[in-house]
Amino acid sequence: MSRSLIDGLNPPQREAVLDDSPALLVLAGAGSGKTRVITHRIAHLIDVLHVPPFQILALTFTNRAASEMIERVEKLVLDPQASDPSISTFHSLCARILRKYAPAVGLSPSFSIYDSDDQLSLLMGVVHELSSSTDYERKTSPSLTSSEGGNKRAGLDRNKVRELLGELEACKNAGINVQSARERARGAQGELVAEVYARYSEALTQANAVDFGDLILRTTDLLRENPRIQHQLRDRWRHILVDEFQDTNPAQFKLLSALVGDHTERGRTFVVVGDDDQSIYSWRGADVANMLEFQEKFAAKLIKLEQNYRSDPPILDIAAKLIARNQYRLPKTLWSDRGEAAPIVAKPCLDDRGEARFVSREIRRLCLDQQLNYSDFAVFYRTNAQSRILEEQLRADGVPHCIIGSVGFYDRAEIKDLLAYLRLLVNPSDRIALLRVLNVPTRGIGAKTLAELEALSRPREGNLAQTLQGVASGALHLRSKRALPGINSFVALMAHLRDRLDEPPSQLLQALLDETNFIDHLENRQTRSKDAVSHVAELVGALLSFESEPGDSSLAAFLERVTLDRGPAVDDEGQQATGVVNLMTIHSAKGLEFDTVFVTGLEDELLPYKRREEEVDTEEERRLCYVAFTRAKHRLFLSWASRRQLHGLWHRGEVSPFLVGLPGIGVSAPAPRPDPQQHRRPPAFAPRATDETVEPLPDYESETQLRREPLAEDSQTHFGETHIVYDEEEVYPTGPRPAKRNDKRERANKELTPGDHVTHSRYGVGLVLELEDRPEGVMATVDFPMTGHKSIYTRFLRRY
DNA sequence: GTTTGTATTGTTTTT
DNA sequence: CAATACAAAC
Repeated sequence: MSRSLIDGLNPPQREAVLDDSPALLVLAGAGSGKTRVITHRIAHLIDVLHVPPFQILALTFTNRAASEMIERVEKLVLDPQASDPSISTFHSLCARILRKYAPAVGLSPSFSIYDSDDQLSLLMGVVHELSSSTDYERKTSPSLTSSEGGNKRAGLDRNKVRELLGELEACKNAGINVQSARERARGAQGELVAEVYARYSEALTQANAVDFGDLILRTTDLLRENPRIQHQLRDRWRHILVDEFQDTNPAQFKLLSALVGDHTERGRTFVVVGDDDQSIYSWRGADVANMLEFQEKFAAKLIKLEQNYRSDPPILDIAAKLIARNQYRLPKTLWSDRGEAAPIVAKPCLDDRGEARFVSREIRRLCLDQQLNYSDFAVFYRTNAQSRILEEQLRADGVPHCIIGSVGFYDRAEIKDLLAYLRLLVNPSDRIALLRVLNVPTRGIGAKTLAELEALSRPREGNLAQTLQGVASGALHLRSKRALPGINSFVALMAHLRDRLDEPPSQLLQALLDETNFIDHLENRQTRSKDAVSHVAELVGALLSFESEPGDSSLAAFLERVTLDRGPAVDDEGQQATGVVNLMTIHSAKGLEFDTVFVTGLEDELLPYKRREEEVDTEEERRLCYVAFTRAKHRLFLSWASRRQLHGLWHRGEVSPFLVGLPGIGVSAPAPRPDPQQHRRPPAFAPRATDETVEPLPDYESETQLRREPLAEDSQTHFGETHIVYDEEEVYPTGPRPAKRNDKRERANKELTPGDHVTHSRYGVGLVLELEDRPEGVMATVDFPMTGHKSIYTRFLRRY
């Protein structure tokens, strides 16, 4: 039994699985079987050492990594009876602990978790209050309100508050709670930050809410301040494993320390696995020093995994050459004994659209030639904004794909409104949620009324909900009666819905929609997109599918999932489809691997990302690039564009310095250029990303010298000749700018008929079989070659 | 108090 | 090109 578990492992891997020292640091290079070691170790603990699974705790950073680990452990463990070990992210674990022991930290178990938007709203309120209270006015005013620009109202500058929030976050990442912030506050600014921090935390508690940082921080405090609870938890988790340890920040390190205690007791183990070369979260306070500190603090044994099993030699080679340029590394050498391999492709493109077309084309070509599945491909980019054009192209070409971690759905206003309602139902103290929905749909409760309500709540510890109730019951009075009906109906609505809290969440949402006439409200507002109604339908669908999942299907659980795991957003048809190309940022690619990888946007100032006059952390950016390269097993495509539209503006792009001089791709340093020019829009006569952009398909190997730029293919589009056109309007009188919006709408509304070919973002190209009118839209039955028959609203389809 | 139109302004990366 | 913020009209 134990034989089969360790048979396929190399000696250091085996050692890492079997080792029983109290503390172990596994320094694991990319693709060296890191996850394998963790999962096998868990299985070994359970199957061979007969450790009860509930005594095992494995921590990861992303939900994606957690669920993958769960899956792999389930496959490995022999005993089907074995209950599940705890495998989760730091944040979910803390949420779980805090819910259980909420009263000990002054919360109720139904606390809300605030995302960064909620944080900002809350902090705005806090700062506002702080600066209007006389004793702080002098101190806060100069630093918190914008002094320049008399056109701004003399209020708070959003950016200043955002900056401040950043400082609070930094504290939280460093594991500094309010108390220690106060103690270490230096200077006027420091004291101000500490003061704001304190008030912000109070406001959070009053709203019965925590933010992401609090999840870690307050759990740590809980353990420190309650020895009984600490012992309880220490007794429970006797074997702790941490993945991607290089990305822990001091707060998380402190939490782990509190959870582990001193390691004198026999039969306990603490294993962390990490790779300093893949540390890409320093902006979130992650510190590679943690790895060294771990070794020191827990007198940990060190095992190195240096054999790479993932990537073909050229890929490993180029990655190694790249990362070797970093100065700050722990010594290690990755090697591989793999044989044959495809060459790496380096592709300069004219513009971002051309790049997208290149990616899409190559994927389609490889699918045919190499018999690859769509899910063998991944496309990476540095910033989320880059995904759009890739998405468009893939969609247009009928390549089924999926954007991982795309923001989208839960960020839409109408969805946020509804979620705020649901949150408020679960947690009546949730001030931010209350403020968000109080006047949605409009109930005649405007700024004036709100101000008065706030004033009324001051003597009641600022509890707005209570004040509302008071006004509704007649105990409190407003100067004007105008808002009264609105307040009454709101209070009644909430009371009624709370009575139904034990019903399935989807029914509750439905009731909410009915009683607020929410759909009418959406339809009456022209400013909202026409899709708003369908988004609401999607939310209902998401709740329904959540209810059908095993496990806790309470509303509270749903809300927690939505904030803590924005990952696989609800898609049009509910289920996560397989067999699709994955698009994602490099950050979210960490820990994953793919047969074929496209790393796009390899441009100076985009991959070593530079913004404004801020300094670039070149080493971290290079690690990011390293992570991207090392995800690839067999094929690696590197591409960059000479011209890219970033936010309505065109930017020149030069190849990333990271690529210069790497073996096998022949990228030499580009000639120095005059100052980069920005243009309002592309030269009018430049073929805007027509097929000529990448056509004819070049043989890539010969296309590698940058000097012979792709721009030369079409001298008209050469920047040197066109940048004189600064203002298109003057040269080309304002013609009727084709109403793009109408175009789009028209296309969307264009009637489909059975027999038409359509594309769907997830399922690719399919044949329309029949159409049916439904209240929410036209439902089509489509035959997809990969997936089979599907019923899909036509708004999710595009004519092919 | 609410809606509508326009001006400005900005964009790393994630739990 | 957004999304959002603010000013002016309803």
